[in-house]
Amino acid sequence: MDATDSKVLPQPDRAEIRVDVVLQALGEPVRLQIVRALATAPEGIACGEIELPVTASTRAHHLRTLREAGVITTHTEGTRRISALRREDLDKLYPGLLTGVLSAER
Amino acid sequence: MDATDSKVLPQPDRAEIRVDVVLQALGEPVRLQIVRALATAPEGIACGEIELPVTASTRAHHLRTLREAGVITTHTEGTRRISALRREDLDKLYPGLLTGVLSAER
DNA sequence: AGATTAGTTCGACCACGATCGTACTACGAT
DNA sequence: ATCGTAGTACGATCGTGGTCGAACTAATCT
Repeated sequence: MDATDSKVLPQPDRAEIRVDVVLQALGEPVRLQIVRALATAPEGIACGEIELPVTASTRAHHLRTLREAGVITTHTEGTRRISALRREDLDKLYPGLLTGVLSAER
Repeated sequence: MDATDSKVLPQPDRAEIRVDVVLQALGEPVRLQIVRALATAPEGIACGEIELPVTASTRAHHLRTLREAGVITTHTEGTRRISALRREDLDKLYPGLLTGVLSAER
């Protein structure tokens, strides 16, 4: 295969992102844990690398939810799927939100 | 009755507020609408004054959820219950979060 | 006291979503 | 080609929560 073979999974573009959907996506402990993990890796990491207290299928469900909400972006890289926070989009739409959430200790 | 007769309904104090609970509370359209309304009235307003597409009992349910999450504070004033955003607490805990949410157009 | 008004509480209903196991797809390596 | 690995899709289960109506509480007013 071509070395540039990398597809971005379907996601809403910035104008389609809705704040209540984003908040609902973030308001789930497992998903918040994922977001926190992604925040430490600006370039994104493979889904499986994040240790989570759920099975692989549940993890896939949460990643899909985050992606469809516009919180993360995911692209393929071989068999791996690399996810990353859509920091720029979120900061433009809701300046301060992500910072506030990530600064939380509890 | 005494003019100073005013009770604050039970609510978590700042240290007890949890970010996932706050996010989940905000991630519901009706509650977000309430929060937006309260944001325009720093001194608080009576629950019934906010026009909402739900019945009184559902409104009471949402106000309780917001209060127990630590998003709003409510005190009695005669038969009325005045609610207000806990702006200071939220800004201290999650600086930027409220600003980001309220700046959202959609 | 009785009536009115503001709001809550309770119980029921129903939809949504978090979870899991299993089956499946896609890519890479042997 | 076959096997292993990364991850998704589907179907089922089950708990949570948004909704309502009806009954209730508490304060105000006449």
